[in-house]
Amino acid sequence: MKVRSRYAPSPTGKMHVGNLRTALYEFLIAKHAGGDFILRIEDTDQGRFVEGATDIIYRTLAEAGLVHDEGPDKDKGFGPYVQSERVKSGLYMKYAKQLVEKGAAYYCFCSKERLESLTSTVGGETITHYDKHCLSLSKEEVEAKLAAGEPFVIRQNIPREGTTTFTDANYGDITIENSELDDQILIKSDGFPTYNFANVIDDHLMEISHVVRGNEYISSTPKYTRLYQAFGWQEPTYVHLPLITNEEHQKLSKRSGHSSFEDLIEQGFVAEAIVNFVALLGWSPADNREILSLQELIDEFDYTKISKSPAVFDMVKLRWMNGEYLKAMDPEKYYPLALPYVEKAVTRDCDKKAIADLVKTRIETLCDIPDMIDFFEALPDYDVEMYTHKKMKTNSENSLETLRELLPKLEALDSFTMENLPELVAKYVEEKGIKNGIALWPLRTAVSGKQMTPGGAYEIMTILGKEESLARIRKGIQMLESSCN
RNA sequence: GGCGAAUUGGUCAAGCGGCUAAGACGCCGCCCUCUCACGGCGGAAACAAGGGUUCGAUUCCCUUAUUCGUCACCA
Repeated sequence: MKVRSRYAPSPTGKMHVGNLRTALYEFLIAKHAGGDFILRIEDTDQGRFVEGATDIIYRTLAEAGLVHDEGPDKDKGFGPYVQSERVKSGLYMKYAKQLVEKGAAYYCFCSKERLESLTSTVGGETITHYDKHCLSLSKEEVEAKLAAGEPFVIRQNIPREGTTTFTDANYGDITIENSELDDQILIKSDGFPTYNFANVIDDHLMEISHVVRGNEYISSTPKYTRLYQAFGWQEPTYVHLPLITNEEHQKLSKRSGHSSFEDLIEQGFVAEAIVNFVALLGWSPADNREILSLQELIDEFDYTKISKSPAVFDMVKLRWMNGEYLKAMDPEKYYPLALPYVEKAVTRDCDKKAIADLVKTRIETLCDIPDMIDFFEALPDYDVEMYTHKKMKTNSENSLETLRELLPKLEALDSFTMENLPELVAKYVEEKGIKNGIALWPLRTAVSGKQMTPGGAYEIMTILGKEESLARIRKGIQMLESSCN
């Protein structure tokens, strides 16, 4: 049987990282087995539909590299792939009625008020357990109510006795008492199927072999099992995933700031790193590698090796991983990503690519760039004390001496390059018999006005150009002169 | 509250009856070095608790604790 997995999101907003991982695992299961990855839009809740949310799903999947083989935009004969469109054909209602025929489901005409009288409060939560009131309606009574146009729902008929067992590829067999299961609604009063029902029907009709979903569905899975059994259909392989939490071991919320793929991109992370990181939240390859491309993930992925316990989404480690991706990235790919951030801080005419290069091994996210390079734009106000560095063995006096002696030599250069600058300074250092740091520390300080900079004096001066560099050095000499007197 | 699941260093995570209990992030130290970073080397740091089973339990069973999930005309 061909492996067919599906990602079935509800278009309600940005793509949560938990959903991203679900989609990724679905994708990996399919691709690892040479199967198909299907995208299905589950928009059965008209009230929660968010305009544009479907576009976000398409865009996110594309950016993450999770290319679907079938979906609303690629019908391979199992369409439509949007549930609201499927509703129109009366398909869900047809299957619901089949269940009614079999006695596995029944019409319910209970009013909201009656339902509310059935609720009880336990541990601060209000819970409802339907009492099968309408199950006792005779066929004639049902027909009469239907004919009278009374609003109705169709509920699943679950016996009060016995147990139901399903098998999860990850958690093994899970058995639940039928009495714990509510007679859930299959068809809502607006004629739409509930998620739980539409899911079963569509997975079967689309011949889905593997269903990956969050842990929170485990308790309702026995209801699915009963549905499959009532229809006489074969159940797919279930793969339930442990929760992803924040540092406080709480569910990731929008407030965490990093709950969605989009948020992370905005925070300067690259798609590949996010995918890589998310893949490792709950799974690890046999050889324990940590940096894996999408193709390597496909090759290595084994859904039977998924962790059962929740994982904390560790931003610190994501930052590290993102840094690894940035460092290893091809220049052609890196520049378009980095340049906009360089230009946020530096508008003057200079080699922006050289600045991007400087910063490449020093950043963890693209957003780190601007703060690191602002001194290229304008020399910041700095303290003369900065020239004094005990490890470099520099102080105001010898710094002033260095700058004064180097200035005319630098002025004599036609232009500054990564060749002539080191050559000139090396010669000077040798003649004076001093250590590199004695000359380079004051130079770098004068030219940057900063304690720490990406790159050294040569790189900075080359980018700044002769004129600006000399102006900054003269400024430094001035500052040192007035402090020495 | 019922039901279900989980529990290896701060975090991710190997382990699947016998190991000095991997590795990674982070942290600390050293080296490299014109600063910062990169890179290299080293260090501190863990099997929730109690009972069994067994010659032997991190690994199997039970109990307890803790955490999480779930009990909708939401997915």
